Amino acid sequence: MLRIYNSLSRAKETFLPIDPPRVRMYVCGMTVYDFCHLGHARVMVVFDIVQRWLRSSGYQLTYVRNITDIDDKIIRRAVENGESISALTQRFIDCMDEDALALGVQKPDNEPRATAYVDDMLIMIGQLEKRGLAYKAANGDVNYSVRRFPGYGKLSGKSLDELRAGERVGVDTTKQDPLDFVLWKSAKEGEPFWKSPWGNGRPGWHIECSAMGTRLLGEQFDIHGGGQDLQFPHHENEIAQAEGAMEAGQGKRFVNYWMHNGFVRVDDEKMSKSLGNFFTIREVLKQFDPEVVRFFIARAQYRSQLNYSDHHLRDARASLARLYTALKAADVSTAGSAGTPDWSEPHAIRFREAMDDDFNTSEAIAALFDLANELNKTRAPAQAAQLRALGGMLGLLGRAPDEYLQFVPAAQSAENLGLGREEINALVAARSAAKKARNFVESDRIRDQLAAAGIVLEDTRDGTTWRRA
RNA sequence: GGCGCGAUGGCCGAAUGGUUAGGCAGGGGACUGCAAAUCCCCGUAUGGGGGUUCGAUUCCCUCUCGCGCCUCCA
Repeated sequence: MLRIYNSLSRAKETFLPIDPPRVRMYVCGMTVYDFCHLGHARVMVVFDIVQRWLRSSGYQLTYVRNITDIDDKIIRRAVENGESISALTQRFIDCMDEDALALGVQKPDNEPRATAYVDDMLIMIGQLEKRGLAYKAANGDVNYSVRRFPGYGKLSGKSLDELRAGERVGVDTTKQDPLDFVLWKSAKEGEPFWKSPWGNGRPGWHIECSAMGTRLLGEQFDIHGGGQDLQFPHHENEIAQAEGAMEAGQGKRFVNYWMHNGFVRVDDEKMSKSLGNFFTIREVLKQFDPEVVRFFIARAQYRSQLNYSDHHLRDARASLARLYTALKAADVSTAGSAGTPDWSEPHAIRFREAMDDDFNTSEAIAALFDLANELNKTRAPAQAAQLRALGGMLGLLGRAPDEYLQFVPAAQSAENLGLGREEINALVAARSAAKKARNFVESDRIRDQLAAAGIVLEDTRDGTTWRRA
């Protein structure tokens, strides 16, 4: 039985879908005006793991992750670049897809772009206006009147009076209440706009997700995810919009389970674009195997904070090498053919219990290491297959071991003293010959030469293999 | 200022009212020509102070420290 920590109740709850075995999940995706950073990588990987686990648990999942392709920053960036908005957003959507692919993130079932759902947003704004929850301000913007929505603050645990609006933000005097947020922004000179009953303009950010979510998944759905920073105000506003737009008196819940992943941090500070301390995914992938990045994310509980540093990624790389080393010793033939785990086997039982406990990937991975330890002793192909299959549940261990163990990051390829695979193999063969002739001075010389190039040799009964240090 | 989260060994990171996962790093042994890998064995941890309890790292209170949200943010 799957249990999920629900941000709404701040407790783990048994997961009961609205319409089993169907499950509908929406995750807030990216605003596409720049490259994705590691914070984005975490959202994508975390919910990719959630997605995989729901499906492998037998649920028929519909997974939606949106793309925000119209907003202030996009407009500004396009102007700066002298580039059209659509060219800019398409360019970064392509980059995002590349990054996601590298990290082993499967495509969601639907990736709606905000600009394609403006009609739905307008309908929802109209419903809100009809129910007295929206009003047009003096500056032409249409705002949401938070004081008129009784449940406002239930997700973030904030009360309107506690929010003390204006403390950190200049108060917008056209709003009835400083906490009111914009649903429809009236068009400014030179900005893209859509026609609406309230005049030309474009949607506010929050309405996008409510409109796309309800349009694609229904008025109510099971899971809504995103980064912790979206809990307030974004998700709070989504609830206010979606529930506020429902038929009066329904009292239905927009979303039953809210999931928020913790931040990625750098030097104990949140990694974010506004702080400027972010590392883009592609930057990191010049230094590290993408599977290392995925493993780094997966080995921590998704709600915890995750500190990024080269040291931690190197630690993750060494750790994952242990699993691949075990696979290599036992079996290389099952690469890429991760099958279904044998769920009756003890490690799989432990793995499943861990995953069912709010996606406890740390504990699930611990089961993988215990299995690897046994595999190192037995070398049994069935255990190797089981290790691969369980790793596959997390999107890990899908490659041939040598592909991982001999991986050279782009940033290091130039520093490898010009040693290509053929030269390495030739040196390994030369060393083996010297070793066989018991010329250990020569064989050790070659081994030292390779070590200087970052290559470690391993002698086995079947011959010598190599890996990257 | 308001609200919330957190503090576990050298590092990372789970869990738990009684024996504290797993990984990295480290020490010893086996194996090896020597190594590497692997196997076996082994240190060091629950921030401070109260309380509840037979027993607290776990529950409660408090203090200290750190972080997050209260503006755009994954």
